[in-house]
Amino acid sequence: MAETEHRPTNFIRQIIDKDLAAGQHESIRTRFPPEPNGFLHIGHAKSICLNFGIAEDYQGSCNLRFDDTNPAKEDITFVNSIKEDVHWLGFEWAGEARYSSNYFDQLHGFANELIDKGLAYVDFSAQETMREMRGTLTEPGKNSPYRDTDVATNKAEFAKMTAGEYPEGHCSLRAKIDMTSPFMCMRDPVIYRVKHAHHHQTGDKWCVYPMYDFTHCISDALEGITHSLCTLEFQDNRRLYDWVIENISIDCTPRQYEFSRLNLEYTVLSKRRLIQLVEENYVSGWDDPRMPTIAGLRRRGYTPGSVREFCKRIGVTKMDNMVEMSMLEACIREDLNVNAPRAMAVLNPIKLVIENFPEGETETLTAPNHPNDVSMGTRSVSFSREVWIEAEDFRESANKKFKRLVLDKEVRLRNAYVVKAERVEKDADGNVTTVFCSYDAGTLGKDPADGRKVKGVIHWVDATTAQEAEFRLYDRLFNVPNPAAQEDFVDAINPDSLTVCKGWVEAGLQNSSPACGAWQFERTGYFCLDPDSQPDLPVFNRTVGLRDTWAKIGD
RNA sequence: UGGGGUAUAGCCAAGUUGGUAAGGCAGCGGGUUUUGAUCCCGCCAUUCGUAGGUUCGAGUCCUGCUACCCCAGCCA
Repeated sequence: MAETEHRPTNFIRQIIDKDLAAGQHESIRTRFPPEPNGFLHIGHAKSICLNFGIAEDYQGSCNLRFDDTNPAKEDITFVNSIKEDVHWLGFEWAGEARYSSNYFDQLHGFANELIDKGLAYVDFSAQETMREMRGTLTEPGKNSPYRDTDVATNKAEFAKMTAGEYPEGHCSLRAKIDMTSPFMCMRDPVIYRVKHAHHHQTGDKWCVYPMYDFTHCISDALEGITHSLCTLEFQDNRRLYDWVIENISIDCTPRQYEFSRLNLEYTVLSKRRLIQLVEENYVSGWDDPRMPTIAGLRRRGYTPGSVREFCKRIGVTKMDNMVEMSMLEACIREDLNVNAPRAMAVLNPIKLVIENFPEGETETLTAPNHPNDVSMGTRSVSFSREVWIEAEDFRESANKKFKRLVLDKEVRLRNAYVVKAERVEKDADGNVTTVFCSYDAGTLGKDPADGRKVKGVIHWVDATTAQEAEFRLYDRLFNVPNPAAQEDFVDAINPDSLTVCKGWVEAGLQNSSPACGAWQFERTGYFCLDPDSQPDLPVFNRTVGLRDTWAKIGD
């Protein structure tokens, strides 16, 4: 799609501009560092666009690094999905994908260096005790009795930890910093813990694993990252990040900068909650079209360009934010409006019988694939005595605001003739099932010869050739703007977030596969084919509806 | 007075040697239209959390308040 032209400007790019002007770097290197413990979501897309976008614009590079220091929560299926999603968004990482676990040997060496310098010690305190001695937000912590263990003993104990001689939770390696620091993360943080777990990359080689704060800064330094971008909740951690870099022998000083994470109305973007939605079957999976995951958006019909454009429009700042869903929807509509070929589909059909059209005959009409773009060509659409129309496009009586088919009134069938409703047939419940009408044969491609004005236009599908189809219509997953603020967010799940209906589409539609992956079903919205489709029953997901001022007016 | 952050329209967000409030989304008018779509035109902050101060002049500088977010995992 045509993304907005100018480079984004934000405080991080301004910092980079200054650093470059000051000659601090030869080139810029960033990294996108997901933990492979879930699928990527739109919030990650913001980070991806930021990191890879900066690398592109500054002719630098961006690494993909899996922050895999907690084997208990991680899995190879997540690393695969993450690679796929980053590629889908249109980005290419520098070289091979990296893993924090690539650096376990070096990390272990740096841990020993800290021990040698008297800056780390093995603590055998119970976790409970450790927590109590850490103090509180307003009270300083107390030193552990193990804090002054001599270097030789610490070396030996860390070696025993590493050798698997201690069970999980029995001890940990702590950095010796300051138990009275106002930064909780500086009160002798644990940097290595015992974990007898199989790791998806390193197998059973290790039974001690480094903690995030110790790993991330070193990994950045080892990769020569110049600007390490993360979200706001790591602002305090920056002090520890810098402390580690300053206290080990490494000749690279990456700098961490924090930006605010994305919050989107009517959905949740925390890994914990998304995992719960999947595991407790509130949705069909990580790629459920209602999910804010990249996989979900993809299946829903969002294009990579529309997601990138969204990330550009929301910007990058340090302000807490809650972005309206309309911002995202505007991006996909803007893309699909110019790129999606038009077609006709009837989602809630009733029959329209054109009584003065010869029985058994079929006429082939020509319809443009895009009203504003002749280069998209035309297609043939069959027309016969019986067609399907939308139930909501007919009323027995209505005021002038209703610009559709009304008994004794005329309306234009899109790309076809003007018809006039004559009478109806109803079922036992009184619902109209068939409308009988007459058509004006002289109105194909032109207005009525006598100058009559016909305001309304409705879409239709020829009943003799129509392809039956299933339509999945999505609504917001939650009933409240900020479900995360709820006592229990699942209570706010919208029970009507998915509506399935069966109707008709133009014959052969599912074989036309447009480049953008989507069609606009005129007057109803943008749709894409779902993988659940069968040859005899295509399934269409409604990505987003058209802007609908009529719906706002109501009636 | 634990510490770290952030406050510009309904939402996102420009604004950086102080010079008289960009843009987008949403909304509201009007025009075009065989999609109540698109497209086009117009409107939408005398005011920047708040109270003072400095200044010819303050969203930008100073001081005091207030609100909200983050931190007490051997998670990231």
